[in-house]
Amino acid sequence: MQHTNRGPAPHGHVTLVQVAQRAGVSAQSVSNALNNPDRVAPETRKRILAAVEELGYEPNLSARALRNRSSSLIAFKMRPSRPDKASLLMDDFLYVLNAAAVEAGYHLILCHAEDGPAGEIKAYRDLLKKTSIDAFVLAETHHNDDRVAALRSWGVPFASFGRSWDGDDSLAWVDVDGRAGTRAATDHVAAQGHRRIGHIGWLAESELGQDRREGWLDACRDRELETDLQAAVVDSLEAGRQAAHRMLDASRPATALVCASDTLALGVMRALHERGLRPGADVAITGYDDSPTAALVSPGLTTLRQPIDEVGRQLIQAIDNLMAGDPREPQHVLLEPELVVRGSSLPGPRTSAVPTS
Amino acid sequence: MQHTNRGPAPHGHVTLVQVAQRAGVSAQSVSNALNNPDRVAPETRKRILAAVEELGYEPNLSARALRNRSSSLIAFKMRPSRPDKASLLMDDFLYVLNAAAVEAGYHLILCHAEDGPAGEIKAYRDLLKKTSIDAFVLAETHHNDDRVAALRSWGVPFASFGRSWDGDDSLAWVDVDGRAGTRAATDHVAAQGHRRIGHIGWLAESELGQDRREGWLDACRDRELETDLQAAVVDSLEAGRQAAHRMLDASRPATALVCASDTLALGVMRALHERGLRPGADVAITGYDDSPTAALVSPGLTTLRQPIDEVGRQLIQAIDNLMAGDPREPQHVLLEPELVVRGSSLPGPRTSAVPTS
DNA sequence: GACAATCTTTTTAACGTTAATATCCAGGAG
DNA sequence: CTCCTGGATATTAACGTTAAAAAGATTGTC
Repeated sequence: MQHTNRGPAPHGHVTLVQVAQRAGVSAQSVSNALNNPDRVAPETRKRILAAVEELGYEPNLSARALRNRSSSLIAFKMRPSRPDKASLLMDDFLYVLNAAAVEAGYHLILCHAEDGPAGEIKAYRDLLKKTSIDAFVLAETHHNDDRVAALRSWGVPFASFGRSWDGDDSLAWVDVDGRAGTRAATDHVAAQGHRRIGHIGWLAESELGQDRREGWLDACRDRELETDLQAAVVDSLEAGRQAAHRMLDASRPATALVCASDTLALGVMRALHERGLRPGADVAITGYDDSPTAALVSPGLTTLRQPIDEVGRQLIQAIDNLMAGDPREPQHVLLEPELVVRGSSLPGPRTSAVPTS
Repeated sequence: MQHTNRGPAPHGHVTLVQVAQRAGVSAQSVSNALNNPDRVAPETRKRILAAVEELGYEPNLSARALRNRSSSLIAFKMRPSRPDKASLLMDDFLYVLNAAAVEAGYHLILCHAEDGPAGEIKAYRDLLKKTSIDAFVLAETHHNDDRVAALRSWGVPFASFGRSWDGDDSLAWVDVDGRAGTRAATDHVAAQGHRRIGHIGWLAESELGQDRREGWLDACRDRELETDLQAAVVDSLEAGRQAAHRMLDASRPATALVCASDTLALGVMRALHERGLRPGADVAITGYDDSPTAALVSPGLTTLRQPIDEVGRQLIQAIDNLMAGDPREPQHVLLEPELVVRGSSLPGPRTSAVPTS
């Protein structure tokens, strides 16, 4: 057997041709052995796979992308983290999304855009022009989302973290059930005996905020509790603080405050502190998102944890299905958040002497 | 003028050939007009650029990557966020790194690896085999870092967020001066009149922790203050809490505690709370990293903010220089953190009645 | 006016892969 | 023995780009 292979590899890269030579077949057969196993004889396939293994061959994605117009890249646009946002959610999300993507044979590529939907769409377009992107992951989709319309018009597969909120069944999405979460939080404080339960949520424009508010309404209605104590404010500590003061100044004041975010809940805690009231013992508080701060404050903040790793996995799964041309309608996955109970919602003794984390 | 161009584009993609037809030149001339402007006549170049503009041509990165073995991709590996880590640093870092990369004509691709240096190196190798990666960005490099050795042995350009700590001048790095930061924090509390200033830092293995500790030592030596109050612990709230108790139980107790992280500082705040002492008024506290929690607690936590956007820009800059084959030695950039003064280090009146954010 | 030197543009070939097509070969039917 | 069928493998061409080489145009020199 003559060794016709001159030099192992030009650039440290093993190519199909080299594997083919090694296995004594054509390059196409190697390609088939890997991508269409049933097109090569079992015996040959075995020989080819051995050669692949031996030489450590990995298909070149650039060549494949050029030939197939499919790059195994999934694009995602990060948004700048606002300084007041306490949530680590994005960081975690990106990590698990990437992990799931790699698991499924993709890679995550970040895209960057000027702020605003127009800038984002332009960034997507530019990226698509420059290189083939297999799919996009959107976050925080809203009613009548221009990005959805754009991607759809281009025929690019995509899945969204967040519902479209317009009942569009043709959109693949994964979301966390904010309504169920807030309901669970409300149920929890009601179970502690609270009857005057207020809700501090976001402005009416926010579909997400509206959804969370519904959960509180559900729970209150179930128990025939009054729902007069509600506030719709921006998501800031100061707004939470002020709203809390209002609800505690009411003629029949709140004894529990269910909030749409940890940031708001921390504002409530500050308001209690200013009044010499104890979170938990005097007024129950719940937040939303399980930000790192929630575990660090004293007493710990009861909050809802989003199953962010499952969100990531499901999004990639949904994209994978779309790419496979699965004829079934796109996936819709609604996940339940988990109630994390800490001292802020429990009557018990002053918890601050015990570390909550 | 006959319109020989049949159909605008097969896949919505405009190619060199189409631009060439439009401008009445060869494909190579278009390529040259874009990449080697001085190789085409000014007049021709103008015509070509007009055609490029008109058709909205963007070079196909896959084809370019295949041909040039250079993908304009920069890879970065995220690490999973540990639950107790309060810092948003990575999130912000990734954002600005990507922004800077896009600005410079690159794209960021994430890579995923099993935990541990071996897994990370394997992930880098796999990625390099599969697709051409122009460069890598490392984070948290340490003494004798295997990843540095590996990337160097493969001849791949890379830059590191963090020094190598072994005086290796051939490594391109960007870092934040922890020593200067801690020194500034110590100077700050000394300026408030404190003389018994303790330091709660990380275990001796941590080069980063050691560096920060040095800053405290520097400032104390300058003022001939004692340096007996020091702790080297793991980075957790509980460890900070216990260390604080020890330093407050000392025969001559600390009146100020400079910490190597916000997490530790929050532990200190809890310890003070347990003793009925007020942060700022009774004992000054400083943290490190300006985590979101620092602004949310009451009183606000004095801390050091890393100029993370500058870090991102400089890293891309350094990589760009490496890629350009700049013969000068690799860049080393040491940036100063910014002291963010909040209530926890100021004697003033009880600040909790005033929102600190 | 011939020849070189220089500038400009085109042609050729290749990067590594894979769909489409062509070729080969064995076994079965007529 | 020929023809067909179908499975296995090989060949061709193309994805879009660019380096290298070739060809063409222009200018200057003696």
